Formats: sequence, C-alpha cells, structure tokens
Amino acid sequence: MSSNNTETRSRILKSTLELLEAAQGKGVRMADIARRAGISRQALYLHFSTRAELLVETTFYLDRIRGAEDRLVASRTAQTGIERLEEFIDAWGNYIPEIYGAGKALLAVKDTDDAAARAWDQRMMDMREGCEAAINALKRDKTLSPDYAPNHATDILWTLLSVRNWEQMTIECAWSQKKYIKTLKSLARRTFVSTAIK
Amino acid sequence: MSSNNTETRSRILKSTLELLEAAQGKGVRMADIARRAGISRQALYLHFSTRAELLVETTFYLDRIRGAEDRLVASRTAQTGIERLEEFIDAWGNYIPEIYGAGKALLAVKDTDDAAARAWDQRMMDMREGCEAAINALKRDKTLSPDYAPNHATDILWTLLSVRNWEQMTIECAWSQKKYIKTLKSLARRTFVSTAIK
DNA sequence: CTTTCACTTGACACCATGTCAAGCTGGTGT
DNA sequence: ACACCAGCTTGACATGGTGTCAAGTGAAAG
Repeated sequence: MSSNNTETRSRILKSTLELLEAAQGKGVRMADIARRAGISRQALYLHFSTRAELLVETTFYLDRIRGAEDRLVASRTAQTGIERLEEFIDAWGNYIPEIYGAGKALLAVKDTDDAAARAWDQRMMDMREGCEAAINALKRDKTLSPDYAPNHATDILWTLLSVRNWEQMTIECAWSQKKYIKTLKSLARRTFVSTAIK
Repeated sequence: MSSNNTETRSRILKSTLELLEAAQGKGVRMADIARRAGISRQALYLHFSTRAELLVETTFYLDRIRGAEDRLVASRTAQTGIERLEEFIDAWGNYIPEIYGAGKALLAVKDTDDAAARAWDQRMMDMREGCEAAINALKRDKTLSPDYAPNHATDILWTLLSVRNWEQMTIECAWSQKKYIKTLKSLARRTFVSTAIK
C-alpha cells in the first residue's frame, strides 16, 4: 500500500495480542491470527518468519503500548528503601495481568524455541533489575535484614514476584488482584526488612 | 507372555521415566519411548491410549517407586508446629528434584490435555494438604502469625513450595538444593511464625 | 491343532508450522 | 502509456509428531 508495510504489521500485532489475551495464551494458531488481521496465512510469514518471532515481537509491541518502561522506572523515585520496594511491587504486580496472555504464550514455546526463551529471559532480567534496585535501596538505608545477602535477597524477591506465582495466587487460589498486591507487600516486608526497624 | 501385560507395561513406564529425567521433560516422543522399551511404537498404544495418559501413569509409577506417600506423611509425626512445618519443607522440597523431569513433562501438556491437568492438579492438591496440616499445627500451638488467616497462610506456603519456584531458585538462580531448603525454611519461619515467639 | 494373546509391520489420516511458485493489483518513475 | 515492483493472494506441498487401522506372526494354552 502507500506506506511500506507498517500498517499491516501493526494490524497483525494487534490481532495477535487480542487473540492471546482472549485465549490466555492457549491454542492461538497462525491461521487464526491471519484471519483476524484480514490477510492470508502466508502473508504472515512475509512479516514474521516464525510463530515464535511473532510472539516475541508481540510482547515488544505490548510493552510499547502499555508503557512498561515508564511504569517500572517510576518506583525508583521513592524516598526510602521500604517505599521503593513497595512501589516496585505495585508497579510490577499490577503490570503482570496486562501481559499475562502474551507472556503465557511465550512461556509455552520457551522450551522449544531459543528466540522465545531469550526474549522471555531478557524481560525477566529487566524485571530482576527492579528487584535488585529495591534491595539495594533497603541496604543503603540499613533496613535490609541481615539474614540475607543482597544477591540472595534479590533472588528471593525475583522469585516471589514471578508471573507463575501471580498465576497460582490469583487464578488457582482465586485471590483478587488487590489481595495479591497486599500479600506480596506484606511478604516482602516481613522477609527483607530487618525486624529491628519494623 | 505368562503374566498378562504387566511386564511390558512396567518396562514402558521405566523407560518413559528414564527419558523424561534425562531430558528434563523436554521433547520426549512416543517413538523414543518405544525404542527404549524395546517394542514398536504402536505397541505403546496397546497399553496407553494417549501420550498424556502415559505421562500421568508414569507419575503414579514414580510415586510408587519413590514412596512419596510415606515421605510426606512422615512430617506429621513432629511434635511442635514449627518442627512440623520444617519437616514438611524438608520432605517435599527434597522430593521435587526426584519428580522434576516427569513433572515438567506433565506441566507442558497440562494446557492442552484435560487428563494431564487433572492429574497434576490432584497431586498439587495432595501437597497442599501437607501445607494445610503444617499451618494448622502452628495454629494449634498458637505460633501462627496473626497476620494471616489459616487458609491464606496455606495458599502462601503452597505457592512458596511450588515446583516452579524450586525450578527458578535452583536452576535459574543456580542455588544448591541445600540452599533452597535452608532459604525456604527461613522464609516460612519469618512469614508464618508469630514474631513474639521467635 | 486351533485359538488367543501380545506384539509387529506398514500404511495412513490429521493437524499445525513453514516453504515454494505463480499470479494479481495499484501506485510509481520514465 | 509503459513497464515495474511492492505487497499481497491462491494453492500445492514438505515435515514432524500423534493417533488409527488392518493384516500378520509366533508362542503358549486349551
């Protein structure tokens, strides 16, 4: 068309995202995506060479339209370490439900596709940086529990805040999003903030 | 053969288990299992009608040979609630690496196969009973933190002890099994045992 | 000696991903 | 007005795994 290929490409990404969200990542086929985008299945391969690549690009698209970067960085303006920890849990914990559908699809192909694995690991590492920053802020304030070395504490916080844990708590245990956030803040506080202070 | 079918069946289960453990649940095909069991691929279907059914039966077989039941029940003999909690973490936490390969394969088909999903959920519910018993023991001792209702505490402990968390901590974070157990005990103690006591 | 059980062989349907070749169409540069 | 080309379409086909089907084999058991 008039512009090179960006319009169709965007329509594909948008369609993919909608389908992944509706199906929570399960059983979305290339043919389904093509139909929804109003193009042939083969045209998809003119834009994305594999399904995994499409999934990876979809998560980038998702981050762009949701402003992931800004939201996660916002927590870094907090004053005390404790505030920073809680604001990070707020930011990330409330971002998870927005990416869950696409994330689950990516997780499902992670075992069979290297590109998908790298994309997922990359964003988990980005998230880990937020955990690390929060733990370091606690340490700077001398409010980090002496029971855990900073790296160890970062590992734990990173695990507590995993998408899988969010899934188990909100879906399997049927917690509300509010309860999830509240519980994780409480858990993190009890775990990382030295008892002398609290 | 002389006995009806049990010998071949056992050989299939054993082969499946070995392959799943070697491959950590990834990419084990029906043809691979057949080859290793020394039978034709089609003979597999005379014993197990689908791959998912074979996986489910393999985990039952696994529990049988590892004595899962006994090991998890052992923690119930502990005196105090705190001991009981720690012994349960020991028992389950050290059982995870033994079932990880088979578990991961089951988890991978959970999204596409109802029988597999039910089998997995069933054993997670069994594990949850152990969590519940430990939390109830704390409550009976009046050492359960007042911050969490027993059900809520059970949900949290159940999530902390998930296979996914074990995977993340020991594989992604490269913790030793010993560090994993020690950290989880510490985490559980800080979270569930009322601070007045500890 | 026939029946039957446990298995084999080989062909095939199905389904999703990914490839290939040829053709259509509308806007562009000359 | 012409050819060109980017961006798509159509339809056929390869691949790889699961699961099905039909016919056949071989040995033990009646």
